[in-house]
Amino acid sequence: MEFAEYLPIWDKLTKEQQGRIAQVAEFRKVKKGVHIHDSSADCLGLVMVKSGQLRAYILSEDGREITISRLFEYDVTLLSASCVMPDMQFNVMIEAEKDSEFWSIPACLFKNLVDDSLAVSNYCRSLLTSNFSELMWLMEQIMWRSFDKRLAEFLLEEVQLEGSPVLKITHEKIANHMGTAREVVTRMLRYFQNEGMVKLTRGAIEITDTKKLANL
Amino acid sequence: MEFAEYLPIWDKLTKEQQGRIAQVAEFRKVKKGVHIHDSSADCLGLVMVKSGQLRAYILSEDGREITISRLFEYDVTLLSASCVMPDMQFNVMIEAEKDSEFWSIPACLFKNLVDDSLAVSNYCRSLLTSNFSELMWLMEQIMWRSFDKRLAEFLLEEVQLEGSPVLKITHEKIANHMGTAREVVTRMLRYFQNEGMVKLTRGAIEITDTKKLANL
DNA sequence: TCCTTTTTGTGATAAAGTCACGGTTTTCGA
DNA sequence: TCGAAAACCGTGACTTTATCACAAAAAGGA
Repeated sequence: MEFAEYLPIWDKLTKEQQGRIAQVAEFRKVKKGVHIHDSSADCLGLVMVKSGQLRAYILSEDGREITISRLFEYDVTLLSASCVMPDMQFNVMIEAEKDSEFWSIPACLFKNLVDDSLAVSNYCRSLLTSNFSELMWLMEQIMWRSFDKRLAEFLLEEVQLEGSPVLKITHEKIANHMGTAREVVTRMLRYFQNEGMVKLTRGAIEITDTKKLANL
Repeated sequence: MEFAEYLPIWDKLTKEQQGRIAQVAEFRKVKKGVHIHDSSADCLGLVMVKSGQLRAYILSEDGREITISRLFEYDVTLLSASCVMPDMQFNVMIEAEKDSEFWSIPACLFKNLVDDSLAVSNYCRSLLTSNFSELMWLMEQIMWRSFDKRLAEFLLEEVQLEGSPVLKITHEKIANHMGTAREVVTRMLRYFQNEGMVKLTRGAIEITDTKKLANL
């Protein structure tokens, strides 16, 4: 199975379990911007990312968003399996931030595995724990860090990710990622520009003074 | 074992496992206000509440707090075991909101059980999942509900819990619970009072118009 | 009683979010 | 290739929430 290396516990499954997974696992390629999961509608189950970049986010009634988790190559998530977790009472959406490839294992099958296999159960625990921990971290950020610091951190992260100081991203996308309003992002970026830390053009942000940004 | 009925998976353990737990489980009675767990110092492990009420909260560097989970009779939590979960990188504190009684099972022992027993592992998963779900819910509240609504909801919850429309609680405690500043609570309560929904006295809040509060 | 601690009140200011626009650039189809 | 529509950004006015500084009132203990 090609995806075996993407599923850390593959080796701990029986041949029969491996076979069952192999039969139903689904591979998909999606373009940037495609909306691949909505917990109330399509329930993907477990997702393994082969390439690209996904983001899991929640949505408010009036359409505001905030990213709760970003997924990269080799990442595995169960956020897309909330439909079979009776204890999970919230709506997570997942979309592609870049052209991406991933496998999914239907939730119902995975649920059976979890109930039967200690290795799988422990693995799920570790996935959940790290989701929980990340969410906790996000919570602390939101509660106790001022917006300028959060935005600066985000920009620097993006520079790392993209490997370039010129970020092709709109203010609105940033706002949706961070759970705030577009105007707030615009104004703060404008402030950063006045301070000489970035240079703004339509659809792009060039980071010109990394150190000064990092000092926030 | 007296606590057997407080640990849902007791029956699924072997006699030997039960014995090990029974030997090391610790029973404690604490007074209201007592600080029973600090993830960087005393690590309690798994906690089962026999009576009373506990709260788990996080702390910012400058001393602000927010409650992330409340625990009542028959509740079990692993938040107090973060010390042995390598994936958990945050500090949770637990304190008694009322005089309380609880058992604790040291984290290290429980960790072994989890690694050995499918039942225990699955049980932990369900605990984690529900913590995660609650945290998600809290996040949505913080992000997308205005403070008046959140405060109203809190007051009504308290009335339910206490079984009385007169709440003995200070503005500061409410602020710490909700993750905001004391003045903010004071002002909003004052507004509620002007609208005839509550009556304020030192150290107490009387809810006088439940319906109007619920309408928010 | 008097002194200390706890609790609450409040004005001034700052930060962040909301609302309502308007202007520019880009895109896309006729 | 032209024009309309969509996407993106800028900004002023206002509201909500948080912060800071200080003070008054109530409770409690020596």
